[in-house]
Amino acid sequence: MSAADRLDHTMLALADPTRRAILSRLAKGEARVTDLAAPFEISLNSVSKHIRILERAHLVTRRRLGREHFLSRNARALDEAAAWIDGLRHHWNQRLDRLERALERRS
Amino acid sequence: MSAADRLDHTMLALADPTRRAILSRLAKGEARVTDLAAPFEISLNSVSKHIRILERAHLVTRRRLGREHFLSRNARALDEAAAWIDGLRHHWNQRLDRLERALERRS
DNA sequence: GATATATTCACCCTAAAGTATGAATATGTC
DNA sequence: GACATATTCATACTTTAGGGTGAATATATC
Repeated sequence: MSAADRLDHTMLALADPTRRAILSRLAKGEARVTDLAAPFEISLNSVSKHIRILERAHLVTRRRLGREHFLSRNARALDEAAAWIDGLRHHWNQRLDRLERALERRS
Repeated sequence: MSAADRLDHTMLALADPTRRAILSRLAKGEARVTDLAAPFEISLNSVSKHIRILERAHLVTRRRLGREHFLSRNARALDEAAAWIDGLRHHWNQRLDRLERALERRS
């Protein structure tokens, strides 16, 4: 899978408030599907689907212990997304810097 | 519109390679819809819709001059997205730091 | 074995994304 | 006015997201 495909999945995974809340919750450490679902009014099934989207983006990883599935955070994909956005921000700013320097030379 | 809604729109807008390419292109400065569409094989109409999604996310702004529409980048939304991701990354890392310190105290 | 718990699988539905085509609108040029 | 250019509007189609319900699977407990 290409870097572009990975970014597609990561950004899409981040484009939902339930999934962002799940990621925040995982800062506290591993949690079961039921634990992650508790704060929300949606069905366990829906949460399970959100988790699958987070897994596809490699934002979380799963560890099975008996009948319980423990989810934990995975920093790699988040780092990639942050790197892409920061790269674009710097790209945009560099252009602005060049414009400013050009304007200074004319004045 | 809430901050969560804005993040939804921004992240979704960033979850497509065509739109990310358009944003990169805009680092070079303003461009018309036709200019932005040139590198892609999809129809002008499709590009127009992608631009609308970027506008909804406030990632680009539009300036009309006669029959031409000039699009330019808008840093604010990108800054918000970067801030959210960095906030989560630090949140995750702080937790890891605390775990490490706790392990050190036990050893 | 019987029952309860944790999670997913298999569908179904609705809304939206993503693409396309052709018409409409607005503006520029001759 | 006639014609070309730039962009959007209207519509249609396919795919996917996001939610639901109920059945199935796997595991734990009695």
